[in-house]
Amino acid sequence: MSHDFTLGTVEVALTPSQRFEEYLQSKGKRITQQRRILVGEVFKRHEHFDAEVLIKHLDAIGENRVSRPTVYRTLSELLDAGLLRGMSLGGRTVYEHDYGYPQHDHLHCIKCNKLIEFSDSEIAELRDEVARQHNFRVIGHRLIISGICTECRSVRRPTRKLDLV
Amino acid sequence: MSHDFTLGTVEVALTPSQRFEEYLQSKGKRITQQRRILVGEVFKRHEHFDAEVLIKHLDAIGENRVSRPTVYRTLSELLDAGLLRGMSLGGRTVYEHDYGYPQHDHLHCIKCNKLIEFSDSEIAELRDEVARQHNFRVIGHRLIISGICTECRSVRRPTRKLDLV
DNA sequence: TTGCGTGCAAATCTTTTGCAGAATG
DNA sequence: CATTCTGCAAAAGATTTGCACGCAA
Repeated sequence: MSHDFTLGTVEVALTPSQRFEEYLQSKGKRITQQRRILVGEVFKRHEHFDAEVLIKHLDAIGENRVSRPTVYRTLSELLDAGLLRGMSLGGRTVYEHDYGYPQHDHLHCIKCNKLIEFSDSEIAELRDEVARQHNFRVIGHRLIISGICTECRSVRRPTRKLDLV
Repeated sequence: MSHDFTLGTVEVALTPSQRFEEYLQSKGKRITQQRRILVGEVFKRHEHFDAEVLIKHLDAIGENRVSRPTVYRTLSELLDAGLLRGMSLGGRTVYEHDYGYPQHDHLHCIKCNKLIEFSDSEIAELRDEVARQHNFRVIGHRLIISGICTECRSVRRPTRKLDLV
């Protein structure tokens, strides 16, 4: 099971964990055991996930030192720290790596729920042009193309949970 | 205070209400008093709204014949009928007119939460091209450019005066 | 009359919060 | 040692569902 990553990476000086510790210190926050565990797990694999998936994963690997509230609290911090990006999808927040990963957008299969990444420089240009016309200061953008992926068009096995884009 | 709509409309043969009734009949569903009230209210003004806003509106106009569950159930039907489009934004679903309204995307101000519509034909072209490359069957897309709108940039937010020293 | 639809209450699901004790700097 | 953090339980916000009765066809 896997996404097809052809996007490469961006050169970064620090590992996500180091970057997070730097962020925490700059905010006068503490480097706790659970924060260390969470950054570590979150950056072990490049996948899209939500809080529930992460919590189940921790449970699966027998990690019981991090509670549900702490997972949520830490995900917020990872967002603030610029390590993760989040998108509201089907009623919950889906996260993905931001730090050390190039800007990209997604194709979302409404059958199997898979998120396929792609990168296209024209989008940012177009975005900036539109923003300029509206005198709008851009912070970022999110483009989700919804439809049906190759596999789901040939095979026959729908599942769904995420729906709204 | 209102949005600036320069997008025009699309010619349609039926009113939203008529289109909804047609949909209901095609599905063997019934045309009830509450469904009639809801399509009517929803299409009276072209605005972005969520379930809560709609419910409050019904309450404001003294309409007490539609319950909360029915509002949610009917919004789903309006989505299925192609009359509304929904987008997951900040934990809740925001709706907008789809029927009789041209395709467009949004600028989302993270300060005042306003959604500004814009239309750019290049986006659909770009979308189709990307989809082609991934052998993906497009159903639609959603592009949200987030940032800060003109008003929120110019208006000095009234903070505590003593801090302005 | 025959169900589909509705309202009500309660349940779900996701995320947040108050608080007392635990851990970090 | 002073705080920040965490876990627990409960709260909150959004949306959904079971069920008995009402209403459209």
